[in-house]
Amino acid sequence: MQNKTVLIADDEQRIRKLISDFLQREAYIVLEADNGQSALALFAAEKIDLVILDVMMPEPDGLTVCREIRKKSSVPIIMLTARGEELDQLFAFELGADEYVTKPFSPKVLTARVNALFRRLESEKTLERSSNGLSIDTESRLVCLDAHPIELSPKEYDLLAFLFENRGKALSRQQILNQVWNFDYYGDLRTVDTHINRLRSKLGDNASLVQTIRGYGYRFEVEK
Amino acid sequence: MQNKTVLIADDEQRIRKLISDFLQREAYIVLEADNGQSALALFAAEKIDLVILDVMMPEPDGLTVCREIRKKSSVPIIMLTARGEELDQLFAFELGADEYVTKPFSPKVLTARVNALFRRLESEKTLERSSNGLSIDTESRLVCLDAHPIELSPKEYDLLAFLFENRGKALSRQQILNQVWNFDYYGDLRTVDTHINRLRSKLGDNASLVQTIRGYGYRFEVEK
DNA sequence: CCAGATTGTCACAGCTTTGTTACGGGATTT
DNA sequence: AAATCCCGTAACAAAGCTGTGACAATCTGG
Repeated sequence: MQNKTVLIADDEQRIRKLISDFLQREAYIVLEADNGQSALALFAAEKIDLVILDVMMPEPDGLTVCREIRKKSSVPIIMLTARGEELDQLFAFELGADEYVTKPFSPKVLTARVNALFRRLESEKTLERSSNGLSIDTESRLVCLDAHPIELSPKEYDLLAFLFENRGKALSRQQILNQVWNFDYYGDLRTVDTHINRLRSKLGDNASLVQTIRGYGYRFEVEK
Repeated sequence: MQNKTVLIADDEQRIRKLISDFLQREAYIVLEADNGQSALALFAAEKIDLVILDVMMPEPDGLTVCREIRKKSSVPIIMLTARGEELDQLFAFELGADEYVTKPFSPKVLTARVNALFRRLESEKTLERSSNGLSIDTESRLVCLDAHPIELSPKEYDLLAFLFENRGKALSRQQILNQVWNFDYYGDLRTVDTHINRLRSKLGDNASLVQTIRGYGYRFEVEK
């Protein structure tokens, strides 16, 4: 995944730095604007993945900026405001803000929200069309890779489905055996290896989707 | 789950009792300190799960205590302050405080925040992040340094996870051997050194995160 | 500043883990 | 019933990991 770019618009330099420091620590790229005007300019000029807007700002205020951005883009927006400005809050949601954080806030909370927001967007995307080119229809037990159907044996299908269901997680051989085979299956752990091998060969160029975790088991990659 | 221990540091006896009563009602174990000095002493002596610090305190003030604790530990910290000391607030977050509550506050609000804080930590348990740019996702067994994944052998992963879990603590070679290797492992203590060496080289510029404690063992630094 | 102790570094051989392939028995399909 | 497919096991090859020992570098106390 590319590093995401976040635009922070707030007139207080300290607040910007505070947020910026925390987000950079999480490997986000951060751009800063100290008023609505330059925020809009930056947004037009750069590829922005998330906007954090202070409601109270000189020139065009945060709500106006939010409205302007929404005219052109559906980029996620987080609004910041002083506590208790309830009116603003409702207004912001109507304008299409995605999150709403009241000052004073802890930067940890904010970064957590940012992360959660991106995770949410990411998972919505994978549901639409599994981002790694793989789609599994559990009803028809049909598997397609880059729009081409691939033929799998029953065990291969179950194994792939289980891996896919838990993609991103490290799975031990024992876990896999317990879930994909009978729970009380009494056999060789290496059986898993063999089936992984068969799966990989059927995945062709995408064999690397199934990663080996030495000394532990396997993991299905979330992205290609 | 064990009962959590909370350390309250405030010079006003009245405030301490107020918070203490409410927290005890929620089955927390509460320790009290009426100045920064004894707060630090208590923190060093006891296993503390949360610290509540008044900014205005005699001897070392709350901010100083916060900084001191952060040098050694990533324990959650809640700061208390009189309303309107915005400067302190930003300062506190930069120092690594997790929450910020302004006086006067209702004890209900505070206990609610305490509960929420623990819940949040509980849910984020699998993804351990530290302020030094390292993240260990125990679910995927993926380790990232400054957002770049790094490849570790099984032993290296286990070792790093153990060090990280106990970051800030000095760990003897024997302790490390007992925990990371089989408990009854019967081998050379120097084996630890070799693996530390390998870890360090994979940490690249961040090798200094693993500090040598001469005549004893190693310690994983809390901050970079 | 020296001697001894402690730690860093490195290479290597043995070992463990994993990839790969083949095969035979059993199940399923035709 | 024959043919085909699927599955688990075993055997071998390849890759990667690990512990050890030797030597260098560093630290510490005298």
